[in-house]
Amino acid sequence: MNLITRNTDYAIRALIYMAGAAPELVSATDLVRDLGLPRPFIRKILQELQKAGFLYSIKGKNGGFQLAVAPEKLRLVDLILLFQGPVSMGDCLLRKKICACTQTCPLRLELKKIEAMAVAHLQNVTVAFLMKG
Amino acid sequence: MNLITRNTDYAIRALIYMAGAAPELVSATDLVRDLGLPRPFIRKILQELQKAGFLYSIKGKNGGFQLAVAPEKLRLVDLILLFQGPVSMGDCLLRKKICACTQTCPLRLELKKIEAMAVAHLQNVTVAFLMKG
DNA sequence: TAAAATGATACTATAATGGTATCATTCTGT
DNA sequence: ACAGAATGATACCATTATAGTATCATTTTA
Ligand code: FES
Ligand code: FES
Repeated sequence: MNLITRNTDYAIRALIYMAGAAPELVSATDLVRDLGLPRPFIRKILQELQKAGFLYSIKGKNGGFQLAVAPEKLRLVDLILLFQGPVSMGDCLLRKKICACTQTCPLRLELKKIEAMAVAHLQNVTVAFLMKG
Repeated sequence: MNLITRNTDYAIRALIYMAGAAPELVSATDLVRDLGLPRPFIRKILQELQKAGFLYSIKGKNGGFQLAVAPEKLRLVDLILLFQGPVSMGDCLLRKKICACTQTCPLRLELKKIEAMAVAHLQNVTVAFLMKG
């Protein structure tokens, strides 16, 4: 069980790379060369990041991407949201129709606590933070 | 992204039910009737719980299962371990061969912190605890 | 001895993840 | 003008994990 999936992971690497390269444009080609990521996959990821407003893109020859958000404001939790959906570790699995007891079920309560801790922690993890390490 | 999967979830429900029914034996038939779980699936789960030493089983007509461990010692984290493998949210996804930087990578460090918090919390969640709620 | 239970094991279906592949469009340098 | 290098949009495919089913053998009791 992994907290982040590959697209999220690759997105982070790409964003850190771009933050370091700023204000230069970074192309998919650059990322493939320097980070060794599979080209079509990282292309798709970049397009999703652009659509979501995290990247500014310039088309055509010598084009590429730039961060559209300051590294301090680029939170891991938002990337997870984009690529994996909302962080919710405590959904009831018993029935599709949500259990009447969801609010009181002690198991869900505990799982929700863990979820809350995780999200709180993730709020502090930004691209800027990860660059320091 | 869910912290626990269905087999873990069903296992917990079954164990709570058994704890409540003790010292009576509980059969798969009972669980299907009272908890509405799919029969072949819960059967498999019960067999895994028995193999792992969480249940004591009696074969033959009027047979069934009993807890082999006190409810206070039956921890959710151990069930997760059994059905989902070790809780490890921060494995490096970049390469199969573990990154040289795993120990210093700031991203892994943060994910491992979250993992540690989650595990610590899960240690306190036992079948006995869940019965109170 | 039939019925009801578990033990063991193999198989299947669905969904999520992790990608590829293609074509259209845009921009730049020559 | 135009070739080449880049992104945009979209459809498709492969692998893995999850969530189950199905079957037959064995044990026990009424
Ligand atoms: S059984 Fe649905 S929330 Fe507890
Ligand atoms: S890149 Fe492998 S641990 Fe950070």
